[in-house]
Amino acid sequence: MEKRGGSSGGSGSSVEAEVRKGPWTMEEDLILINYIANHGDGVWNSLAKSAGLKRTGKSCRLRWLNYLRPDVRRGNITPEEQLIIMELHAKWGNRWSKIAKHLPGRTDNEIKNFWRTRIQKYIKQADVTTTSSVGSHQSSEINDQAASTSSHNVFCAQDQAMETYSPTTTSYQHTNMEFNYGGNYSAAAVPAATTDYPIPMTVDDQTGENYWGMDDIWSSMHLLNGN
DNA sequence: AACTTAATCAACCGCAGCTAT
DNA sequence: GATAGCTGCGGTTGATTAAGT
Repeated sequence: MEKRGGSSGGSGSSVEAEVRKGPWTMEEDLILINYIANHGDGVWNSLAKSAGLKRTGKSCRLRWLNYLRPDVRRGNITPEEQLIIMELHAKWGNRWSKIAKHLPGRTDNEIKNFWRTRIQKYIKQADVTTTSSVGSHQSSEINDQAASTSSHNVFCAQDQAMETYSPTTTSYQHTNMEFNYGGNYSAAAVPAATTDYPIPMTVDDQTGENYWGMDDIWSSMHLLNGN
């Protein structure tokens, strides 16, 4: 028995080696990117071992798919994408990966987060206003399925309000295709990364802050490979 | 300036399904 | 058919940052 979860999951594919958890460091990212560039992805458990990462295969897969893949687009979900998300969610419910397949470059995790943090919140607010006027609806708790079935009505009825929460007007911490290590990595991880990896940084025009973009990461990887 | 609350996102966990043995 | 391993999915949580008081 015990074929589920445990063996493959975060909790221990092996006993002998300690498994790292928590935020990925830049070093780990580079190792993973480098390894996949040379060997391809898949067979994540053995990949994690072969690459020398103290991570579960599951964790490596997640990191790659949600963050490191070169074609991942992050932040700034467009109104068109919002519309697609809402339509597909109304059709399929919480089938995030299925929905993500229709949004090139978007991950199921990002869509899920987007739904839960923006749309659900919005529906919740809309629900409060409608129920307060209608009266007897006591559920302030938003259930996903209810959200999906009501979303069409809610959004069709309140397009204007949608505009106000649209990510195009909502500031994102992360801009497209770049990840700001100062912002995304634990404080402990950053100094080591900055000293250990002399990777050219991109300078933000507006803030003047330095950050590593995806391009920087990839170019540094090529350097490491001697390309 | 200090503190609190809200918002956002990355990552973990558990479960289910598939495939190989 | 039973078992074991792996992958993928969806839900949830913790950390960090931003906004408000």
